[in-house]
Amino acid sequence: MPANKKPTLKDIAEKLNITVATVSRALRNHPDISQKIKDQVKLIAESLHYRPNSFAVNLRKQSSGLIGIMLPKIVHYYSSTMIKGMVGEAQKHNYQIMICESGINEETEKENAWALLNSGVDGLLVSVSNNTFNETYFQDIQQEGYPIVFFDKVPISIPCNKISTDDFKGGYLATEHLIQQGYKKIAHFKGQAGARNTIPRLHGYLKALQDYSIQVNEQFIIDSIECREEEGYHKTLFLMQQKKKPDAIFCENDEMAIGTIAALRYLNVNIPHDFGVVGFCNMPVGNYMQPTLTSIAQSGDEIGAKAMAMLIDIIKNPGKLNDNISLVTEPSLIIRNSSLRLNHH
Amino acid sequence: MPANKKPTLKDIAEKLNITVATVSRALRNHPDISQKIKDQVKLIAESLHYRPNSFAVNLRKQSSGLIGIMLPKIVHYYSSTMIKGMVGEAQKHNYQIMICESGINEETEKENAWALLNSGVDGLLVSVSNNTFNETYFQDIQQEGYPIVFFDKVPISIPCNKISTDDFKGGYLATEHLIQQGYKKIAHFKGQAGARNTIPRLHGYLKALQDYSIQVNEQFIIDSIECREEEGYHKTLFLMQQKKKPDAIFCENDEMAIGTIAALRYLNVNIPHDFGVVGFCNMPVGNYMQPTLTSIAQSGDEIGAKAMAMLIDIIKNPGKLNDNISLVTEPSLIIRNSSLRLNHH
DNA sequence: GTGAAAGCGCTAACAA
DNA sequence: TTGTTAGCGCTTTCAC
Repeated sequence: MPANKKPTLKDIAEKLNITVATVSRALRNHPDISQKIKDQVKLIAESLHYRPNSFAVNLRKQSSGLIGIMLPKIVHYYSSTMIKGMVGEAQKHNYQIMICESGINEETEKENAWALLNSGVDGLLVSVSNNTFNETYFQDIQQEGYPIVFFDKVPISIPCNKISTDDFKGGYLATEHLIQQGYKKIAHFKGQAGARNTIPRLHGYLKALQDYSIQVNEQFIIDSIECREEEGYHKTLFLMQQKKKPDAIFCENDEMAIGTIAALRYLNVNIPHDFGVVGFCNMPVGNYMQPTLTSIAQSGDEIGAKAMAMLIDIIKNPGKLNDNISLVTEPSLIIRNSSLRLNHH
Repeated sequence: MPANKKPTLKDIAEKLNITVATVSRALRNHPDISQKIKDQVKLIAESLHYRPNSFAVNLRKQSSGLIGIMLPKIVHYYSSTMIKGMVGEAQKHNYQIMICESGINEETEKENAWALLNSGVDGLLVSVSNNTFNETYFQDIQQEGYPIVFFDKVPISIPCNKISTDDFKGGYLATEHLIQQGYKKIAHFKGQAGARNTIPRLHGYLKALQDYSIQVNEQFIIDSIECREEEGYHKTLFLMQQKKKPDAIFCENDEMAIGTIAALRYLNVNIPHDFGVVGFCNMPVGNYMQPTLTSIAQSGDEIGAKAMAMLIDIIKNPGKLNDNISLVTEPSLIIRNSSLRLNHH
């Protein structure tokens, strides 16, 4: 601050000719202190606009009341809902939140994680970046004793505390629904190559096909890069130019599904009569599209809140540091018009 | 941390029989220190996994390298883009970010602002909540010498450093476009009552009508509460039940526009032939709707980055604290099919 | 009930 | 080139 230095305990103490220790105790309502002193101290503190210096408090307590959150993408509906859940839970326990994007590659993710830690957070909430293949640096963090909980995109190769959606089940539900609606040639737009939930969703898809004795067609399993509307659009056009066309697509997310629907509209394909589409994420806009979009709903709010609760629990009970608790939440199928061909068949 | 306490400068110093001061200097490559000591110190530091204790560093420096961000809504496309811009700019300058939602009312916003400040942020980036009517508490923050920059939804009654979109122009562009496309009875779904950009957008709308000599119809200016798809849907149904129906709507945001389009579809109204719709925000999904959505684009990324740059500049040059710089960015009209009736007329 | 003193871990002015 | 010392602002034992 420029001219006007911030008031400290010392300033208050000098005004009252008492010591900083007394002031400190008075402000925190220590039972030893007389009501008279308390009143005086609080009055002066108020008039000076005294606020405890958090740097000093943190240094004494060796904790900051700060939680670091690192995730691959902030600009994303589902991320936002998880963050919202975290914020809500954190506020209940008087924690503040620091958010950070993982960045473009494994190296930046690592740097950002440490930047957060070095900023003095009491713990870390991490959704693993799609670009991270080597998960061992998370173990370094764990071994240095930092509380860390993974959410949504959780590590696959190391033991850890984590919470995620049952992506396998999500993939299964989506695919099974399409099968039950009578679609026979169901394609799948996979998630990004490195994303932790890509494979489980794919496996759910494959398992459903298997359970219903539908032959897997490798041509119908499509890799995705960006997983945005545009890619859904173009990959759908591509698929529909092939000799063997699908009659349904289970998309890794709603954005791709929206692009898919736009492409099918361009091709004058009748949805859902001749083609079914299911997304993943259940974005609000799905309700207002033409047709409305069937999707798998994950409760981001719930995952966020539970991840935060787990982390705070660990921070307050360091004994639980290596419990490696694993929570899984259930996705649910939200059926709308993009896949519901009712009594057609 | 449980058993294993974190290593400190002292630990390194003892291993080498030197003082902590030397260790401190060696680690920061102070020119006075011999290369030999530097090498030894760094080796030990490395092997001990030494990391500077940020609490102590902050206390010494009276700064944290943290920026606090407070805004009304995290789960929101436009918010996300602004945050992304901020994160990018902050990383350039080695600042970390703390994010916080304003909360449900003026009181919680105030509390959250102070919580951020009390967590030791070096400065604050604030988008004013829709529920905040009394802006004087921001002045308290300013008067205590905290650097603060407002973005997007900026205070209207107090001098401050700020950056926002030219919402008046946005409203004007949207309305003028509808007029030029031949729509005559243009309604407006206003933004939330307390939102700082509601009035400018409304005024832009009114000015455009005036410039083109179109009579204002008060029945066509609709208050909004939530400003989500659902509200756009229902308010459109309501409007279309009236005797005097509009033939176009300029919506405060894309979500409402999406709801509006869904309602018009339900009513079998031909867009854009018989009805024009313009949104605000230019969400990606607008490109993939049926019809595609005309919207006003604001560069959230740019606003976020510039706000952050301004704040960091002020933090580094406290003399600029009360410069009350005001930056305005230009919105642009993105014409798509929801309002483009070409050579119809 | 209040004061004195130590210390959290680090940096920097001053000495040597 | 390195050591000594003081101090950032706060909390907490231990005296009195």
